Amino acid sequence: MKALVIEDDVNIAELLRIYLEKEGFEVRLAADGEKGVGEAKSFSPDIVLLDIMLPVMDGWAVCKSIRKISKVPIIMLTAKGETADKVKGLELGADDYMTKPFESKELIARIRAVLRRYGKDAAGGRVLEFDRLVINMDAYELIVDGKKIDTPPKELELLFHLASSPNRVYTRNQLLDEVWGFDYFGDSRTVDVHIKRLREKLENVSDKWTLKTVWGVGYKFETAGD
Amino acid sequence: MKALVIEDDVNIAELLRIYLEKEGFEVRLAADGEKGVGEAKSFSPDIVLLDIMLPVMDGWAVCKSIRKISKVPIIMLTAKGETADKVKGLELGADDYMTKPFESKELIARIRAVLRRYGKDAAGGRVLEFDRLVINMDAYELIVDGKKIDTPPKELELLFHLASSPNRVYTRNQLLDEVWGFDYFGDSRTVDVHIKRLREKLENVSDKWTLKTVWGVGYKFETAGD
DNA sequence: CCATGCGTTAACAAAATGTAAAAAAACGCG
DNA sequence: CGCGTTTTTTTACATTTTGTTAACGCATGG
Repeated sequence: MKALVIEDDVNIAELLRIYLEKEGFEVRLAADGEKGVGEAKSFSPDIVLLDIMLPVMDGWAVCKSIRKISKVPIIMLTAKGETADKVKGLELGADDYMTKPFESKELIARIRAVLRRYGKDAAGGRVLEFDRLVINMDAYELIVDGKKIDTPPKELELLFHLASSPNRVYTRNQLLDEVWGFDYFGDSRTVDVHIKRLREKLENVSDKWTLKTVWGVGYKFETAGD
Repeated sequence: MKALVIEDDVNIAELLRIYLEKEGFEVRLAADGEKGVGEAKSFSPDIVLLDIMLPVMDGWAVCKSIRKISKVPIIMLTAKGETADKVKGLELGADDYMTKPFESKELIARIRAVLRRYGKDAAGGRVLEFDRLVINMDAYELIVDGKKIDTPPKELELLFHLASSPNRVYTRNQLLDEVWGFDYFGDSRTVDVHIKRLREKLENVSDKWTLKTVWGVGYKFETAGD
């Protein structure tokens, strides 16, 4: 799965590269619009991330040019507050729209969503199923016995993260970094509270899995069969 | 599996060496940035731990230099409170971030996580198996005949440590240093109590191994067949 | 048979977690 | 923009679990 990033700010471009490579993408960077269009031809990416503010040829023009030669999904990147541009971008053939500064999770989620619309999803890990339980991060839904359970986003993200690697222990700080974000600065007891609320929602659902405390270490999503 | 530590404070560097060697890493230390970059080339480590505050060339510069020549995973080490720097570090190509003072558990967990992302996880080392017994430090589980035995962390860590080097004798003070931590000051009889409780849990499980007292010296995890 | 080291137990202290409720922040809506 | 609502975070306290110490008696070795 290949991703092309068209972005003149090196720091942001490299940050995107890190996020994407962690997700298993092969990444190529282009620092201006012309190069970007060129790479769109020769590299034939599966997805394009395109900054609006570019030197020489702006994002809109690049978007138009790429659309002439390819149906590759395009996600536009823009500075905060320019909401009006959204419509313009979508008219020109962009598939989604993201505001800087963005979070890795958000970005990845959108990329997955766009790719799915194109039927190209990368071996999706966005939906997990366990006995009587479904965690669907595409719809942000928690489902028990086919019945939706109203769950706030953070709780769901935490559960999803733990359930992504069953039986593996995560420390509170790990969870804060990986679910809340690297730059989050807060009390690690916050995790406890979310765990408690998840347990309330999930108690007595199944004996094949459970949210377990590993005393002195952290939490894990424990499965029986494994 | 090789680890490079770039850190000017000798105490911290040596502490890291102990932690890492305990986990089976081959460790090399570099006291400043230049040497660090040099070692990154010649030693070709599997992971780099990099302090931000370094004399001559600071951590950011070192990170950048290493990134030019290698894709080796880098974990940045920093003093507490400098949260903003997290983003900077990640932009420059670091893979994770740790705040001093750190705990051995946390550090090891993060290293494992980063290596896992790179698909290089040292599978060996975290899970030990002996006749009818499994010690799994990823899940913090002690398993006898496929059945989990509830075990407090310290006990499990002690057992794991002893079983990591079967038939090797450890003195109580060694165990206190290596399991409890070099900065622990307490009665060495504490070890006895933990050993006793482990023996309770493990008695009559197998005749192929045993927790043996070496009179006047300490303890060892003795195996028969080996 | 004495001095020392070890096993064992129980009680205590310390640390980590569970829980509930309040405060703060984010969100949706008119 | 201000309001009420929901979500998230913090705080404080109760509870549980674990770690440590101290005491006593047995085992070991000289």
